[in-house]
Amino acid sequence: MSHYDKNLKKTVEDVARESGVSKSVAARALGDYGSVSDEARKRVLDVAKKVGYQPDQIARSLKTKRTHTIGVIISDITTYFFTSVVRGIADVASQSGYDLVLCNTDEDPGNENEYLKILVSKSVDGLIISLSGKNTYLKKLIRAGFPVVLLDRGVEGLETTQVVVDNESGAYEAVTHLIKLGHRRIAIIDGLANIQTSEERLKGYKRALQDNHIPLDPRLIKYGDFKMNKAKEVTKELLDMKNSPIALFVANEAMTIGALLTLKKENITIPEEIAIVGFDDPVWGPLLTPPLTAVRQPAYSMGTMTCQTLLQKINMHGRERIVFEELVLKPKLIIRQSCGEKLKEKI
Amino acid sequence: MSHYDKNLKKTVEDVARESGVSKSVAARALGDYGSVSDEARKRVLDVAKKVGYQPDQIARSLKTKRTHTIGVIISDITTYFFTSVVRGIADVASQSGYDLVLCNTDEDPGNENEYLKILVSKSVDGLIISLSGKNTYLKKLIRAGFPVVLLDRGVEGLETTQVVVDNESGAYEAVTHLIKLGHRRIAIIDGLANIQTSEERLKGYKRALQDNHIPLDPRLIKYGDFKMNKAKEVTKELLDMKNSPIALFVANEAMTIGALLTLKKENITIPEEIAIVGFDDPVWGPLLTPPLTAVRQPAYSMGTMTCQTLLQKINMHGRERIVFEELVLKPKLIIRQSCGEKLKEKI
DNA sequence: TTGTAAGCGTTATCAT
DNA sequence: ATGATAACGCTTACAA
Repeated sequence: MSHYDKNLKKTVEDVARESGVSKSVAARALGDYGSVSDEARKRVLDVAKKVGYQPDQIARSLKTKRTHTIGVIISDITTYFFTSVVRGIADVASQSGYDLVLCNTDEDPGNENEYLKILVSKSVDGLIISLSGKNTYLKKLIRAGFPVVLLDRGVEGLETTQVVVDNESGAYEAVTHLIKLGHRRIAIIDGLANIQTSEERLKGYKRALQDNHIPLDPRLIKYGDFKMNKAKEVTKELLDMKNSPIALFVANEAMTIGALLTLKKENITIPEEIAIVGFDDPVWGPLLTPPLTAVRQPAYSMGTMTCQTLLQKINMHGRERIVFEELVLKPKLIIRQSCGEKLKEKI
Repeated sequence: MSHYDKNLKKTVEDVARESGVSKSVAARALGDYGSVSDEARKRVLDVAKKVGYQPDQIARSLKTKRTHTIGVIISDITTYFFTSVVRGIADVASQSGYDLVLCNTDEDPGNENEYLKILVSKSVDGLIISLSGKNTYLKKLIRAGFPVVLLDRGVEGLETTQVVVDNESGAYEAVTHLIKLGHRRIAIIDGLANIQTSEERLKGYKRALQDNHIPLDPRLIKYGDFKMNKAKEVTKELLDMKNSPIALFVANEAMTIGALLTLKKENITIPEEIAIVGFDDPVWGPLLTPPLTAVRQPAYSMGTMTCQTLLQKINMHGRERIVFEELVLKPKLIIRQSCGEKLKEKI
């Protein structure tokens, strides 16, 4: 259990002793508050620098109830969208002297709940969370005035700020784009069922069909799990249908890769045989032949915004923090050529 | 400064009082050690569950000197390689009850040093770090027996465990592959100068040329910064040379995207006009036309391995921790068609 | 088995 | 301006 060589770890008391003042004078000098003679201050600060004094944040936190750490709970840092978001969060956090502890739930509400408790018991100052399920503990926390901001996925009835993207309109735009180009048998490969973003994207898909008087074919609605492999399978199923679709709307980056991979494997040409539009606009999109048309989410900005909002909340007092506010960012359709666009429409 | 509603936060003392025993009995019951009568234990545990007692980890850490948190310092979570590595780290950490605090340095030794100090002052139990520069503070820490594992980039003279990939042989293999296919004017777009991985990859490049009696042309050696944009520029420079190269070896994923993007923009066909092989084998590699030949690093395993090693170190005692050990993983060349491979070589 | 009390390294109050 | 002292919530040695 022995930690590392304690000779390196100096306490205020050490510094005080070496500079010949009392602990409290040293503490005040180091903390830059209260009154200390210039004389004493100088001595203390000099000694502190000499011995490389670093205040013990654990002890400090026990006293101040602030850790300058924020908890981030997401499904998977590995997904394109979240890595950008997290980078955004990290950047503004860091600027304000906060650190991040990162947790991956893999969409498991059990993990989610456990991490939530751990982070609270570790006294993070606030929480950013992308929820996979209902969570009564979280609700309690929020009610009690704990600073939390919901990321990417809002939840009805949770009285807290949430930063989300307008998934429905993103999906609507994508599918409408397909329809305008003449496609009718359009399938959706959606994310995990019952996840808010999935349901909203599906809603957008349905509304686009409806507005264009295209009857809904339930067989063209497939749920994936946001991961590549499942999307491969699902795409194969779609291809094997008697009336296979002629256009695909895929609900995130990983699944788009999966879909493209099986299209390639089956030697389906894009966009002639099947058109495709993805949610998430990855950097490699323009490299494909044809370049990928996709709905771009402002992931990095969502991260910075979420963190700024959280930081504000942290600096408010208890009750004020219980406000419901929904920040909705607009996604943007980036038109390239994977849907059979005429060249003049190329961007 | 007021935190959230304290009614939710129960202490051992609260639990003790409510169950009619002393603080220490309650503590022992909750901590499951020492001796407590079954009678008392039951009462305490029941009360604890009823009021939702969660031990305050900060207070506990102050006493035990353990935080069950490990610090991870990398250049940028956004780079393909590191997101996989971090996921690996996170998974084994989580399994052992550890959390991660994540720091992005953007290759700035200043940031690196600052994060190092912050993490130590926050009493992380151990450190995983991918170094961008020399760091005397880190050296001191290691000497003092602080648990650290160097990730991806080793450093001469640091007496600690490091988990790295054999960059030289990876590069050697990639360039040799190019040569075998008949290429002679081969350029390298390397990472940031003076970063160990960059230098090793360059070494592999040079050795491959040498072994094949191809004279080294210094103008074909370009340093990038591991980022896409710089790689775009550099690629353009290469194309604008009088004797422009006919093959490219690019030292990481982001730069490969950059290179491919300018090749596309300039309407250069691959592999006929320019062949390309990348370091890092991203999921989208197979989707390109032609599919990308690339050196695959076992990123996720590097993460798990690194974290396992660190955890072991953490559980050793002071002095034992000061051992130098180098775990070198082999990268693997994944041959597809971006170098002009004959089809039977396709994999 | 139980309880008392000290201690972790800060911050902060209150006499001096 | 200074220094003794309590407090944060936990662990744990020791006494009862």
